[in-house]
Amino acid sequence: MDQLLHALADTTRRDIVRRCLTGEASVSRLAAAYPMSFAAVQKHVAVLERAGLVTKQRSGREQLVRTDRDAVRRAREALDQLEATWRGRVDRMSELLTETEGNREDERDER
Amino acid sequence: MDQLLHALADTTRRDIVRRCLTGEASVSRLAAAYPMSFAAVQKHVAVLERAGLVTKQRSGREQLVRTDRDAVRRAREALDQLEATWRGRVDRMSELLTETEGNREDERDER
DNA sequence: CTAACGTACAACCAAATGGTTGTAGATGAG
DNA sequence: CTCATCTACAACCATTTGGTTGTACGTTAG
Repeated sequence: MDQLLHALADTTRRDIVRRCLTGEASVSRLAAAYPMSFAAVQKHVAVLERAGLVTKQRSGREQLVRTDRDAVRRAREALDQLEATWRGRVDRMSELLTETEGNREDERDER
Repeated sequence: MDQLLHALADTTRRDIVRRCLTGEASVSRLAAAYPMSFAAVQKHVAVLERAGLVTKQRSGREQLVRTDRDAVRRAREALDQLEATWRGRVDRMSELLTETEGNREDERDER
């Protein structure tokens, strides 16, 4: 979750995700589109890859970057759930929540 | 947007947001709930505050932290729109998108 | 008033980020 | 084969991050 949100917290990376949704692009083609070095774009792609948002697939000497639509969906669902937690539906889920995300052992201090 | 996502890309901070949705808590009370120093929690709150997710309100000698539910809603909407952009609805919005988020002057290189 | 509490902020530190350049390995074109 | 292209990766650098401790200040309790 941390990784996912961090990956999305960068304009260039969000733009790469958007670009690679409609037709994959090679890393060098991507790099040409941004005012930074090839290596820098390579790193951004690596961050997205680690977060599971894109995949790379070799094709000849090019490496095609493709956004994983399922990952995008999963990302959205995760965010939805986060927001659901935050809005009214905290009710009895607090307990569940405690086990998943906020598993601080000193939860008793809450109120 | 960068700021918002970055603020959310940390377990402790998300937990603070969650905690401060149901009844505000003083910074020191929050600090007591995490295995880190008071100052560290203070910094996390500052990050959330800069991102507009929480507000602080002095009450006596305590500073009460309260999650801004509107901000949370706006955050969600922003994420929804991001996802909407990513999913099918890119159609004719590409142009609009270009002006807002992906305003790279070399957009012509895209295809 | 004095002591304790809650907060703010500066200084410092290690590690991570986001960028650079340079070098080297595959692969395709001619 | 040779050369240009695409990629990978290491080394380096400045800045930010996430944490620490220490100090100072305002406020409330006794």
